[in-house]
Amino acid sequence: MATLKQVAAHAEVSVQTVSNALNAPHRLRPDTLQRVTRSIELLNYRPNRNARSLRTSAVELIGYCVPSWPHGQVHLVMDQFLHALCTSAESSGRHILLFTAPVGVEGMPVYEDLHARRLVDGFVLSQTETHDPRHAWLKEQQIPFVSFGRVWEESTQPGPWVDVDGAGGCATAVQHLYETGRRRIGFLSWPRTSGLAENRLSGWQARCVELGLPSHDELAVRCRVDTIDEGARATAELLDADPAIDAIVAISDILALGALRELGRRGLVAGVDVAVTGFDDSPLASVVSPALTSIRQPMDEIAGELIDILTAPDPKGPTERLLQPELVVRGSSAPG
Amino acid sequence: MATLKQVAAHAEVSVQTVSNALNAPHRLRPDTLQRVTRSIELLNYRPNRNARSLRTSAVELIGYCVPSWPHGQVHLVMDQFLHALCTSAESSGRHILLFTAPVGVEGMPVYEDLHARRLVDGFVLSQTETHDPRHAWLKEQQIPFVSFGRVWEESTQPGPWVDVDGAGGCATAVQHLYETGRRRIGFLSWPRTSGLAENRLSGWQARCVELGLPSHDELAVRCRVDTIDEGARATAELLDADPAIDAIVAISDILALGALRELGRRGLVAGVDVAVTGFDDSPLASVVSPALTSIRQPMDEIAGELIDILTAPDPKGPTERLLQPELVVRGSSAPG
DNA sequence: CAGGTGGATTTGAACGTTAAAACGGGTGGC
DNA sequence: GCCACCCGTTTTAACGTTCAAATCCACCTG
Repeated sequence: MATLKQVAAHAEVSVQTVSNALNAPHRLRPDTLQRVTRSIELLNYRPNRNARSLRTSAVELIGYCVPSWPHGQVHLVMDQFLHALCTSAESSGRHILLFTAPVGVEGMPVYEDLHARRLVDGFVLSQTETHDPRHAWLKEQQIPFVSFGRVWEESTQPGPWVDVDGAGGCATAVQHLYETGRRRIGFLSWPRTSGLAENRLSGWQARCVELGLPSHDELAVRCRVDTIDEGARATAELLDADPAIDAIVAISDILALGALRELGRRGLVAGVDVAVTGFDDSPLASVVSPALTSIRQPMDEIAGELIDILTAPDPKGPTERLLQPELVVRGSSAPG
Repeated sequence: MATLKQVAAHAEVSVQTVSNALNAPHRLRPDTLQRVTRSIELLNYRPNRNARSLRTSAVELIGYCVPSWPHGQVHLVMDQFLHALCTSAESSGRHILLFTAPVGVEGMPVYEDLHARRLVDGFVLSQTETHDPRHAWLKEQQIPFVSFGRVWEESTQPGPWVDVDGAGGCATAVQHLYETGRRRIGFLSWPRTSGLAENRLSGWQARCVELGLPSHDELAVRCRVDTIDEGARATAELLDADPAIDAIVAISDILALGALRELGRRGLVAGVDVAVTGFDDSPLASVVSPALTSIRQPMDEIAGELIDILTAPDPKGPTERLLQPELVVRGSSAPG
């Protein structure tokens, strides 16, 4: 494996000149640059990342904790997110390093260790929980990070974040349902302890109020876990309490799938009798029948912003970005 | 951030002694070891991985190419796999580095580059395709790797691999269905070009033959893609051709989900009228209703073997391991 | 007591790179 | 003709670690 020294010998220049050819080519005279470049190609030279990192003390690696899920829960868009994150990182010459850690503050020693041993420059957090303790901890330790998702604290959130406007997304869904003739729209949510869920619910409620549609408490059912069964159960509860419901906005694709199942069980046609929308536009949304209308999070954009913020030389620009999701309309809300 | 030198000064020993305290503690006199250890803890010293890697030329990082999926297809167990892989890697002091690359031989320069720049020691391949060209290429370049999944070539497979006995798994499913009274078992497969699919199908066929059950061509339907819709369509085809079918072995959970849907549409009760089994025991399997009997791949074991083989000092042990999957019986094949 | 033995520790060098300073030759100003 | 300056290049010195060889020292042996 060729080293700088060998390239330098071959091109008959000093080692530093070869280094400059790669890192600051404008400093070389054009003919020297060309000679060095030729030698580099001839010897198939690749800079040794470890040596470089040792010298510059920057590893160009970003840590990401691979989430472990409670039994029975799926993260249907994790592969999309990871792919987008990788791609973004690569476009700035960086890579993603995976690791596992206990959830919450228990896992922080792992983060600290990875940073202290210089395995990573910083972290991308996701699966941000309400009152997630990681953010404050990392900020305290001055370890660079950026979060996908807000902490939902009353006070200011520690550290930079990127998030999707869940409230706006749900409002858009309500608007779409209204425009296609729906007038009694239920909402399938998660427990009240989830800031994410409360935010999305608030979007549903606000738009219902704006449009003069009912949005009382009985129209919003909370599911204990994010499973198809719970979605079906909650849908049953919703329909039992109010048979006039003609649309359901679900906070996740999984719950929406449960809604579809329950509708089918009752002999109701999804998209005709009752419209249904999900959230995340997971791959499943487009392969069930009727295909599921869903709110798509712009993964590429999210990943791009995350990497941008994390790798910005100094946090001069805005470090809080709220992105707009996109409603993908399919058969479950617009038959024909 | 403390360095070896600072610890050495604090403990009043040489730098090398501190290094030995960490890498070869048996070489130190107990009292010295204790003194050094105390200093290490006091200064909260963590070895700099880059310096270590530079010296030893081993980065303890394993590359994994994050797969990008054709539209509409999900990898429901990817997060399980990644989590298991991370955990295994970590238990040997290593980590997983993610990257993206074009599929097939087009992506090989990316692999080579990562290795040449010493970002990774080697690779774990997955999503192995029939006649996957990556294996031979990496072997040729003498880049360490191990594959999850076989290449399904006629000749010997280049390089070490770990795989799950899909044929055995399907045979077990057939056996289970037979023992619960089923006598006419269909099979939902993928295109004939998939070695993986042919292998699983062969297991179904072989066991059917052994048990004296029918296994003619009409009982095995090939789906073009791995979607719920295709699974439903194929199930319809199966039932139309042979209404006496009382069980369906599907090559994936997604296809099995399609089968469940089609059965429901026809007013048949899954698990009673027709038993259904899937493959992968994805999180969805346990949250649909009836819950899906499925063939579970032992992810932790797979990941363990992969890392074992890849990090073995020299390939003296066996480098081809076929693991047995486990049938997880649920309501879709055993009501009550 | 000289000479050997072996365990514990130190010394010196190297891994491959880059930052910073030094160098040398030309240019232009005064 | 002297100095200041700039440009392209080289020299020097690190970054933090580990390997290999050297040294030290206490103990044993004949």
